[in-house]
Amino acid sequence: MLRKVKEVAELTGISIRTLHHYDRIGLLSPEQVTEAGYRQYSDRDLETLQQILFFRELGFQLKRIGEILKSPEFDREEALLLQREALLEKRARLDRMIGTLEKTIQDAKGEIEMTDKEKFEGFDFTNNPYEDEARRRWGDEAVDRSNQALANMGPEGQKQTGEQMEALFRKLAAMRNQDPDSEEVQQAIGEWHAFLNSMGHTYSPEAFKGLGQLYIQDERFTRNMDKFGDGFARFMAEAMGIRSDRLQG
Amino acid sequence: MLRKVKEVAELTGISIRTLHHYDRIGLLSPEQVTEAGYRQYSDRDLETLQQILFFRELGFQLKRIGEILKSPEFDREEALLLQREALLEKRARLDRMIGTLEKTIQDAKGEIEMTDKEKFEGFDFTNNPYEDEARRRWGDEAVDRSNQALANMGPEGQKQTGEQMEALFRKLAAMRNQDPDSEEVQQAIGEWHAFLNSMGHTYSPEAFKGLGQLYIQDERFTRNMDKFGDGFARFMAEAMGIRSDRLQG
DNA sequence: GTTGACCCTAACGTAACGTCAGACCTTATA
DNA sequence: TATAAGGTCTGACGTTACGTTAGGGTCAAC
Repeated sequence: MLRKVKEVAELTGISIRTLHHYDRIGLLSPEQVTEAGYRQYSDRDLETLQQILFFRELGFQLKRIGEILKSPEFDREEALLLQREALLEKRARLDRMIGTLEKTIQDAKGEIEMTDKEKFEGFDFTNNPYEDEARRRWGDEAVDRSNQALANMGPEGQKQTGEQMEALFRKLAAMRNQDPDSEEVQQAIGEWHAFLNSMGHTYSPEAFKGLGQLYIQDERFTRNMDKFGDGFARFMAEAMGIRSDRLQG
Repeated sequence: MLRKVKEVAELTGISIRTLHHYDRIGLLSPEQVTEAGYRQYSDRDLETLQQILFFRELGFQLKRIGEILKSPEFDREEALLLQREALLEKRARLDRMIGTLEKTIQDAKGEIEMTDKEKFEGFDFTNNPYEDEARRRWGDEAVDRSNQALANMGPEGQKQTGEQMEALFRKLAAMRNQDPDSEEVQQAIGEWHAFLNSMGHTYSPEAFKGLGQLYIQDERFTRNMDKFGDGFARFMAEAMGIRSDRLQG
């Protein structure tokens, strides 16, 4: 089912301009566009939009939201759980503020005395606390750089890159029961290495091997990779290790 | 007790730049400034700042906050009570969002089904709901215009105007036991009328009388006026009515 | 009397849209 | 089938609430 801007705006309570804006900055581009250029939002788009709004409510910048959503480690279910935690924390903060307010009311009536510090409890919101957690989960500097490279190529390039990557993964996944040391596999892994390098990463052999290890050490990576096929993460880790060793002699 | 910017910033959790900003736009100017231009915030300033932060938390624009704080009908205790209501409502909204999130988590697992509308419950935040209430309390168009006039004259002018108004009120309050029909009182009321007109109001005799009625019909006005002396509001209403009648008759 | 922590203004930058303007698209109805 | 009403598009400039240097004065301590 496809929806036009107005419908989405009414459904979600955000403005049409906001949808335009999110499209422009590449945060949420509708899955389809008509001949005439009318945006058509799919159900998947709505899901993404919901994610965006949750993150926005938590005080994330749109740029950061985009990075998170596009991060290879991103996992929707995990995000939802983390967001729940964060929202609960936000509610706790709000409760502290309400407490402060109630104390202030009594203070104004002269019923109690408040210290200056107490008068501002709950306000301290120093550069959102959830960011730390989010960074731990979905973004270290390496990922940031990768996203930077993606961002630099604009929306069209991004889409292409994403497709390219997926195609490569599918190709590799199809080989996951072969010997990772075989020429065919090593050839494909070379392509993967080249692809990463082309994105501005410049992975040294060691780093390339390390990345492979990450695929099996970090279960979030593992889960995501294994969507391409059971044991794909492990297969990649092995193949990447072999390539690294070969390159280093 | 006077505090420098850094201290205030640390106490409240807002940045120094924000304090500078609030000073610049005339939202919160420190009660004192040293020779060298160092800002010195008093306890009263902190109280005001707390008010500002509460309103800000509720999504008010700084400009609007300034208008409210400077509105003649503004009453701190009442504001605190209203803010409590608003914060509770905000928490309720947050609860709805958390509910939505939890449902979404179950939906993602396939445990339940959600309608599209449900997926966005709690987000709808159409131009803050508290504004309505605040407008009912502290600002109709007339007040807005008055504040507009005030704003137009810049911070220095504002201060002067405020002082001028206070001086006039004190003068009138001192006469509140005299006959409102007396020449002395009518003379002073004339000054008050002229003062209002000079602020861009152009009060017709009827409007001037109406304003006087407002002083006794709206208890918030009454309370504020009576701070200048018991029965001051009523006295003003009578004197203003008499002036109006004289002008028309 | 100089160092380091703190303060100032001025001015430009940024994020996330709001708000037109001018033009094209779609659809219900006469 | 024409046409009016309502939706949508892309610029492009405006706005709010600060962040971020840059360049320079102030104050207390050693």
